Amino acid sequence: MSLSARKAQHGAPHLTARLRQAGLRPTRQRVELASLLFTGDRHVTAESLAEEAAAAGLKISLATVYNSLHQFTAAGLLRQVVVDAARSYFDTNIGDHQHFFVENENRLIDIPGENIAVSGVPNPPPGTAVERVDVVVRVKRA
Amino acid sequence: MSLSARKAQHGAPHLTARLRQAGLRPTRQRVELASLLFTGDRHVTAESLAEEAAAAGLKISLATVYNSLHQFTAAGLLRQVVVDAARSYFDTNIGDHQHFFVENENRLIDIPGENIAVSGVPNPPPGTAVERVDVVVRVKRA
DNA sequence: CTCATAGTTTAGAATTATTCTAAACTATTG
DNA sequence: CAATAGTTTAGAATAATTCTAAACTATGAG
Repeated sequence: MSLSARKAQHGAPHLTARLRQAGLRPTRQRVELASLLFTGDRHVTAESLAEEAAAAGLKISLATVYNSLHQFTAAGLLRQVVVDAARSYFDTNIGDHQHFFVENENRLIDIPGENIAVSGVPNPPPGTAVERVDVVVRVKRA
Repeated sequence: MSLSARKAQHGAPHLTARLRQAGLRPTRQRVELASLLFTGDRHVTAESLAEEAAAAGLKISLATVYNSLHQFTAAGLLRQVVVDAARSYFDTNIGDHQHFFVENENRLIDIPGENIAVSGVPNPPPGTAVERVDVVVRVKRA
């Protein structure tokens, strides 16, 4: 193993393994972003994650944050949540669940999948197959 | 009534009435956009509606299309549907219903509200009230 | 370990959807 | 018809996101 590879792994062996299993090279930037993201159930935007990284002293360009969020999503490590026309949210909870969206705070809150159910969905249009059923409960703070 | 007001009303008395009831002055642009929109259940984006207006020979700026879509929405004549991070859709069907979204065609299809039901929604976060429950069934053409 | 290479990162430019600005225009009301 | 409040618009501005091409790095072979 090269010195640089050793450096990237340093302090986060399970993260590099997780990235490798997902088919992604464990680069410094991806490992660092993963270390911020995969610490529980989190909702981030590209901007919020980039700020968080900067605040932690990590040197990661905004373009890389965008790239990584999309790569993580394609690899199934993240889920993209469309609730707001203005920006994209990414959720580290990739299990079966839905969301509250607090409209005047731009904040997402998970609803466990066990609780919620959708019934009566008609057959999808001919020639199409269902990918996912998204429920967004839009709430507003009084 | 002025000549110009008469002109705006020409050929669409019920549309001007509908706009007035919604608290919107029936300007030429709004009446014309309304005449394109309120002809059945439709899904449009600002761009698609602007193109349609242009194709019909109507002189309406893109800014006015954006303004009108938002004013119509605020007035309850339209409903905004958030399904795609890239652009906003507006639905002339303001009744209780949900949507299929064909991901690789960027197309919306209504699901009548009678069919579909969501159960098991937990209490909203303290201090918030539910505005609406949106269901998006994401489908893909094979 | 070292090299070659394929994959990755990045600054900055470019793109896209949308909003803003302020000046010209128009519906409404007295 | 005149005054005024509301509306439209071109064009600039903004914001999120993507693109480009050059510099960098992880990886696997030798």
